[in-house]
Amino acid sequence: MHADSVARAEVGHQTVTWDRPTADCPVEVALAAISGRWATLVLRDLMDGPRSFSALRAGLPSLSAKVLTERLDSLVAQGVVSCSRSPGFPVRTSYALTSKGLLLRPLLVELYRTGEALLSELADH
Amino acid sequence: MHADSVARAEVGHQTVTWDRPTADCPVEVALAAISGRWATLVLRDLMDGPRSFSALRAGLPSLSAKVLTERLDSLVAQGVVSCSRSPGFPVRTSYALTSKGLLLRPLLVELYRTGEALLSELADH
DNA sequence: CAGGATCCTAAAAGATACTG
DNA sequence: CAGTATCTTTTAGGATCCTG
Repeated sequence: MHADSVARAEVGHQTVTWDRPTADCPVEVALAAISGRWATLVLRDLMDGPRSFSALRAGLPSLSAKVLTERLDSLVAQGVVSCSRSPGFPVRTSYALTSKGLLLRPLLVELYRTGEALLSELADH
Repeated sequence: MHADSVARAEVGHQTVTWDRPTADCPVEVALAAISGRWATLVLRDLMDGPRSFSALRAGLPSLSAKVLTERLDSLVAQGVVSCSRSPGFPVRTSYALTSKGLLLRPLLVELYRTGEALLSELADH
């Protein structure tokens, strides 16, 4: 559906007739992974390798435990991040990108690239 | 700053020490343009060429005038969309992408591409 | 250590009615 | 036509305290 969207954007055709974001639209799917405050930062940290809950918190001091949990739960639910907990006590967790999660890297790079371009482009004309 | 972020993600280095999304971070800048419900859909429509307020509404039936106005105001404020109003009555508007706005096209394409990849990737492993 | 449980505030979205 | 104004609902985010 949004397939046609982009095709439309690229080619100029117009064949679709849908009117709202749906969960099955690729654009919405990708957006879901990077949306929410701190999401891109958490992902960036995980791009470097597995991280524990505390390590992630340490890297993002102003992020509360609750929000980090929400973000991670969401990423895990989307299958882009996996979580393993060590047995024993105290518990240790290790969050890591899954193969799906690695697919997000080019998007993050493009996000950065586009942001830079926007910043260097003089306002309008 | 997020420059180092992506560098970090790409190279594995770690040199930055910031903890929250800031307005001057390229990633946040790019994200601002595509965030908000309907934002990508409005942008997609504009990728085909200038559109009037009503034309945009017609394309996105379940989007209220209020939200469309908010979205457009935001895009105009960010300098990615421009608005011109015809003199006389009844007023006619024409929203169009600026040169900055066109910079978003590759991002939208990448967003779509990544979403597709996520959808076709089997969950985890 | 790694969260869960609550409560609260704020921002975003939606519905409806109205105006220049 | 192209919005504005208002109000209500929904959702996200944050603060604090508590637990396996």
